[in-house]
Amino acid sequence: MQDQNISSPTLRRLPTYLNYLKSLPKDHPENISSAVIASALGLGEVQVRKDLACVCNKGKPKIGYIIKDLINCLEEFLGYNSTTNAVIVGAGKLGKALLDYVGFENYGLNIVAAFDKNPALQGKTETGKNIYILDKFEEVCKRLNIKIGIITVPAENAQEACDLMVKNGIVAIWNFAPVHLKVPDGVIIQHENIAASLALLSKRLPERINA
Amino acid sequence: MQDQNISSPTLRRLPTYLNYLKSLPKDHPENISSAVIASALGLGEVQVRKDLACVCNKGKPKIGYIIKDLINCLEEFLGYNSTTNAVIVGAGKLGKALLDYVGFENYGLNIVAAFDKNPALQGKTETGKNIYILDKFEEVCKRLNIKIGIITVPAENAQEACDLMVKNGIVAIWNFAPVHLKVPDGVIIQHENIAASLALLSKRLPERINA
DNA sequence: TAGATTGTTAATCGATTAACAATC
DNA sequence: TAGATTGTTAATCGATTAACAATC
Repeated sequence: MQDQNISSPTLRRLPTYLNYLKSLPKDHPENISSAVIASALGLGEVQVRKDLACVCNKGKPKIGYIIKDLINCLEEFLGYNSTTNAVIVGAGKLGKALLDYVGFENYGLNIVAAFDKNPALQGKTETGKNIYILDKFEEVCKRLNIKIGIITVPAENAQEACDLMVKNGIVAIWNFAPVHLKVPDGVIIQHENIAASLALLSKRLPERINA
Repeated sequence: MQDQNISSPTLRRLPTYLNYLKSLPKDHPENISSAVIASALGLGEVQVRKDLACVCNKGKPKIGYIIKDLINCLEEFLGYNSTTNAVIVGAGKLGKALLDYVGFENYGLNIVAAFDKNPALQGKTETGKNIYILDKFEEVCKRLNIKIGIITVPAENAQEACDLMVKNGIVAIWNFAPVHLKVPDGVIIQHENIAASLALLSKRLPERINA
């Protein structure tokens, strides 16, 4: 267990387990079996056991897993207990929405500020976060030792934003622009592809439904 | 070709090809090879050919593919040329952001309105879209024959919203709430899992980076 | 024709599922 | 002990990659 190389499908399911376990009523018995988790989430029970084995203490035959322990180790593993700073480049609608979204704190992500080329966007958001002009990017990143960047600029400016991030020591980029970004080895990109999700949704429709 | 059962990974890549092809400069030759596409997007060239073969006319040896044709058939296949109506349940920040996001029109999705339990949210958004009280849900869905629903309510209300959608004939649900939804056979769910993306991003980091 | 580039067939790789022995 | 539930080993399934014949 604690295998360094957990597969992407497993990694994607871990937050789902955590959400489910946290949603259980308080009067639920303190233990739970893989079969119950599996059926609630529409997964296979062996899959649940294998996924949990990557991250958590062993379950016990006949008893299953202690819910409290599972929650703890999932949160620990996913880094929800500690906080990582991040910055946004692109303070349009999406950028601002992410900047002001308080839910990220539960996921261990603290977005400290956003940056935009457009000086008119400078100022503070509803929740008091700063929007700076892009010129300040280097200074803020260096000062706060930022390692995670979020790109919410239009597609045509995304590579440019990405290069700026890489130049300033950012090693993980969450890209909301619909383009493939080129980065040097060692920098990782997570592409948030809303068009792809939509494609998946509408193509899996029983028949095409057009208005 | 035109295989009815295109795999999810392929389906997810199709919008990427389309974006890339559309981003090519106007003075680009009218044809392009799978090798060029592959290297631009960081994919294998056989993969590109196989993906395109699912959807498009054949390429020609020595010449490759005609860009204009590829764009046309990808748009056609992905349904970007026709429009499907959808509704949102949950008019909080995320719901409103999606409702006002004009980019969906390029993807063939027309969000006609949002609904919320809270009567105080009734009215029109910046872009003139309607937010109705949830009581109006049935009437609007029936009248416009809505088949796609988007859920942006808090986790604890998501199943309820989902049930309401199913009851009113919605057959495809795009779920932004972090819960697994139970639906009858024939209804499809596309789960937009932001926590999962974040998990993937931070776990793939070379070392854990905490501030 | 010769060469580039395609589509296809076979091999590999990785994830899921099934079977089952271990154990509380 | 008997039974429930686990972790593990082997089998299956599906996607990617490699090899290669087809063809403009």
